[in-house]
Amino acid sequence: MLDVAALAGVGLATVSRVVNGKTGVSPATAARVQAAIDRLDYRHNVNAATLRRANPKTATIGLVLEDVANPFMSALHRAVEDYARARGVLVFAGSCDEDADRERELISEFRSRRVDGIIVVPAGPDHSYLLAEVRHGTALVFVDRPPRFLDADTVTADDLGGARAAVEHLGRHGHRRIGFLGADVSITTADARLRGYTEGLAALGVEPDPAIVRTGLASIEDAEEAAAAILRDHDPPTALLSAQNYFTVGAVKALRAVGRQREIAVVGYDDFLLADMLEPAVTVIAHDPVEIGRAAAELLFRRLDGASPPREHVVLPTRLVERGSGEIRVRR
Amino acid sequence: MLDVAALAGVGLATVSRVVNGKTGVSPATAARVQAAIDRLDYRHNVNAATLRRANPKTATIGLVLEDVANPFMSALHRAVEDYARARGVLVFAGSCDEDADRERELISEFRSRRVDGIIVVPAGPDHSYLLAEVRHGTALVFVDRPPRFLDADTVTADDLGGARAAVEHLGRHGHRRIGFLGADVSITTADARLRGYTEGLAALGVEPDPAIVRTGLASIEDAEEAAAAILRDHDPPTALLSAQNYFTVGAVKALRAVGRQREIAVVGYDDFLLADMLEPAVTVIAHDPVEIGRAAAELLFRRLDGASPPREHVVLPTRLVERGSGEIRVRR
DNA sequence: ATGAAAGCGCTAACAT
DNA sequence: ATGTTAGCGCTTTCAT
Repeated sequence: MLDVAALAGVGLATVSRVVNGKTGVSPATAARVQAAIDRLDYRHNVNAATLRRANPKTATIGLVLEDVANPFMSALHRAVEDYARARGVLVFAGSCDEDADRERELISEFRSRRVDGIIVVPAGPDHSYLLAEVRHGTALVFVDRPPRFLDADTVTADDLGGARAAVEHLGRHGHRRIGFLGADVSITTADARLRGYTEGLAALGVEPDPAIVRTGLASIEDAEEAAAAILRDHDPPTALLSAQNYFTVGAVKALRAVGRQREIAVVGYDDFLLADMLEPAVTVIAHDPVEIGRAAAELLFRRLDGASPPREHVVLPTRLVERGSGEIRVRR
Repeated sequence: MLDVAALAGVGLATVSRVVNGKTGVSPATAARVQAAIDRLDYRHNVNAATLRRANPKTATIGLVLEDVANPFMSALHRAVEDYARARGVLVFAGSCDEDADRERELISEFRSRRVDGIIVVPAGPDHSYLLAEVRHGTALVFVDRPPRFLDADTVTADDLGGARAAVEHLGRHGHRRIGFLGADVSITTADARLRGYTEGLAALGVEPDPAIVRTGLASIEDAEEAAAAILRDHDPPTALLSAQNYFTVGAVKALRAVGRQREIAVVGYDDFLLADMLEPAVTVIAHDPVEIGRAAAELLFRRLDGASPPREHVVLPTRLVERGSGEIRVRR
């Protein structure tokens, strides 16, 4: 910047004014400065600027996802990016793979880079460690799952209601023996979906049977194995509820492997690309990652813009998308 | 940091030494400093540190993708993240949607944040604007597609060879009239795949027919429409080569819509989740996004670590995955 | 409208 | 082993 000032034959402050688009510079000098900037290929150093600015924003936010490559998460990522981009804000993205340590690590790195705000799909069992950060002024929004031991803005889906609706839907098609495939119940959404499943069964007057309930799954392969095991039960289920996009893929694979995909009903949590192209097409409980991401970004930027409304807990509805696999009737 | 120093009763430099894990601090003082850090919830400001450091690295890289939500791109993203994470480096990610302006804009923002390096899936037609940046010391790697008017490290796949192999494969199953669905040919990979298609046809002694070649596609919907149109040709193709993951989905949809998915062969470029679960399962030219991302990160970090080897142009092989749709024989 | 100078949080000499 | 001080690239008073 000093070089630019020298070349343009002006003071440092004037260059700063031009770079920041401030008023109080004559068009003539502004043009001279701009010419020097172009000629020297000068690039403003936002990090240095932030250091001294009255409003010390870095125009940067951090995004902690379960996995940037998971289609649900990456769709959410894109929604956040679009919202941020419209404000000239850049986003750091990171995956924590349901690992609480990695979550803390990522957020710690974000803090070191002085991000203005953080959107996080939480993995950890305790978020009280973020209290100081919130007090320090970093905006924080939890998505998909609420934080624990911390009050913060959240955007979640009605997991319990969605899972219950799925079970009720299966019940209407005659099913009473319904298997469940879920993630570790330490994950809030996994727990809520399991509870929704249980509630749904209760509404049908059915006791859950641990023999056909599998939790703690983490991959397509896990789910495929679990589904296969459940199907080998001496009293196998007539329907499956899978509580996450990848698990549904695993469940369908397992059913195909034994050629029973047209006999055993499946409802999956999360919609996914090509769900409508499988045979039978897969009925899902859909919640829109784009909508969730947009809502989260909206909350985040509201606080970044200085508003301090009371904590908000947005709960987005889920939607049952009937495609076939969930409408398979029980065999008599 | 000043507060920490005061609370610990030491000098500023000592705190800096502790924070940066440098030697020359007695265990006792180090412990006192650490205690003060914890108590004050002090967080090191990397941006400020970078400003004065001899080696002015921000431990940050930028990643420009076509779309963070595209499965191919997000898998690549994850591979880069994993590599970076092992080095304690954070990654900015951004989507440019094949828009050259957006590419420049993103890279410009990255520069302002003083990223150490940039990995880019290029969209623009001219990358000479990055020359100054490279000379300035920013490491730069192009992925999936080479830059134009700039010499830089690249990691690409053998697009031409892959497309040609696909056509030859279809040829071996009796096909001579093969339709093509591709993106805008201003995109290097799209052009290479089209040329591979043409070369493959030439090897079969066939002239390409513009009536069944569609380029300039950008979405599943585009591809579905284009495929449907091609199928309505007075002399419709007996096989389709789709040159990108989303286009293959569109092609399959179009074939299903007219119930001809078991008559007309399809080979898709890019593998995708569930390709093996469709009926028929989809034969693809696969190139591994994880491998591409890893290779790109490797090149990038080699330069970040100070090595200045000659520019490298890694070309990864593609692999034909036979699943059924590409092995449908021509009807007699 | 413009410039000089102080200072943001930190690191890197140079002291001691 | 530890403290002092200059200065990184910038913004912000405060002058003029």
